[in-house]
Amino acid sequence: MMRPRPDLTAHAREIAPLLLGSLLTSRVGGVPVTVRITEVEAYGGVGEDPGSHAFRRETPRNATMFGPPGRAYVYFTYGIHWCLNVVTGPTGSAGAVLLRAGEVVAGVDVARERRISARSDRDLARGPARLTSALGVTGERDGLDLFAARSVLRLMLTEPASDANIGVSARTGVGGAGAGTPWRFFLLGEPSVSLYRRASR
DNA sequence: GCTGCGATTGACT
DNA sequence: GTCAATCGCAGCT
Repeated sequence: MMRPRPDLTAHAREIAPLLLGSLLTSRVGGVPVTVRITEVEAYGGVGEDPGSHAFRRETPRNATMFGPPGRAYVYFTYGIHWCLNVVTGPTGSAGAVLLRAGEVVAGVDVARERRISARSDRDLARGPARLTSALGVTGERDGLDLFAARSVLRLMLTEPASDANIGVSARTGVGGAGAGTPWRFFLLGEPSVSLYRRASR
């Protein structure tokens, strides 16, 4: 079955809500694990969004954000965790959508093995670093094309959720000048949506 | 070269 | 609710 490559050239804040409900499948390790995305955050480009890694300029770390849309931008944080973004906007605009949480809909057994500390299945991918952990995604996958036929990480867009089912809030964990932007989107009533935490520090 | 801190999580009170 | 873990990056000297 042919699946067209979606147009992700709009601004990250336009793309972000469209990714809600989409299916992300990882074949890392051989056994597929699929997560249905329930929470995302948009990040802007150079000089636009103080909360974005791309705010200052292109660096070796954020280089993938400056590449073409549809790729995976994976970064390491807090000395332990990996987080996964979908690059959006025209090439060079450096927009991205952080995948913050999802519901594991296939490969639950494998996800449980990777997330031994999870108290329940809804915690398997509830949180950006938990999501990458459940999928077995690390920095090795940075720059991967999420829509290439043979990618070990593939994103499949579904019918967009209706506005009535989408919640909006300020971004989690983003302080300072970028704190006010309502660029966090989530599916209402989903238990896998991470608890909102106010930006601190 | 040195320092501060982060798009977080999990353990603990 | 609070807090430590842990290390690469970015910014500055």
